[in-house]
Amino acid sequence: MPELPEVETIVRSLRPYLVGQKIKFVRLIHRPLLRNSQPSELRKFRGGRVWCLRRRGKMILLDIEKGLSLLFHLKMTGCLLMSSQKSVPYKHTRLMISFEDGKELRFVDPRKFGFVRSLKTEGEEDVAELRKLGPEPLNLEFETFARMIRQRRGRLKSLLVNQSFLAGIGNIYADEICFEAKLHPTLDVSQLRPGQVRRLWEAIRFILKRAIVARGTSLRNYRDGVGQAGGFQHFLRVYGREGEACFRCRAKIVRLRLAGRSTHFCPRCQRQTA
DNA sequence: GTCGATGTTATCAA
DNA sequence: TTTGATAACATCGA
Repeated sequence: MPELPEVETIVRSLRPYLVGQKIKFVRLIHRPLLRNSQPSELRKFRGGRVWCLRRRGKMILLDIEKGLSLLFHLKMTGCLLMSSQKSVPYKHTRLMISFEDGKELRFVDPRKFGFVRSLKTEGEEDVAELRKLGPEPLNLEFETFARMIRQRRGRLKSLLVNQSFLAGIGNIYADEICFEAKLHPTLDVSQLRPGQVRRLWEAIRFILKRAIVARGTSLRNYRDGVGQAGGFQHFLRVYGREGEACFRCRAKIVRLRLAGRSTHFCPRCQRQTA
């Protein structure tokens, strides 16, 4: 579910509620959520004051003043929701963090793919999930991007969703970025001309920024930190539009399966050999 | 009831 | 290095 724009929206919507709040306790409801880390780690967060909430790729970091952090990955269906301690938790609630003001942050994840782990704030580089992430696509100079892509080969879309290349792009936005750049998703990136690399870099920024402004894409489960749906589903130009007319040229949008993922593109605007 | 699909990604084999 | 298949799991819609 949540890619960079959704995770960014979640973080922004939660920040006003969380920063400065003091944690009363952390309740783990679904042990496997922690994967290999120990439930006892969570006790250290008791009494901690939230210093900062931030995003890295599709992950969320909650730092407390003691120098500890919680790392959340929402995977397909995870949600982080601000609630009242008095409200009845949703069915698939896996973890709850209660605060002194009576509020509670709840991790809800029907499919159980998501995870939470604790770490030392300064030890981010020791955490494999964070260490292997590529740069943030919105903080990336064109020259750096061009250099990175020159060292790669393989299909354009596969590279876009590769988190060690760029952090945060997933299936929906990869399709939208390829359409915006007028590039076929299966193009070999080593064959891209300089002008195409430029267009790609611009499309990445354009799509991600617009999606953040629209507060993410809500197709099914996705909600921000206060339960509000996003609006970018109204701006999707290829994703989920198989058989419908391309907004640019009226050709029918095609769907194919790339590495197990649905991939949508316009066969006329996005030529194999641009 | 069954089947196939879903926004993620680790892992394995080729 | 890259790719495709598979698995983790629950839900929804045809």
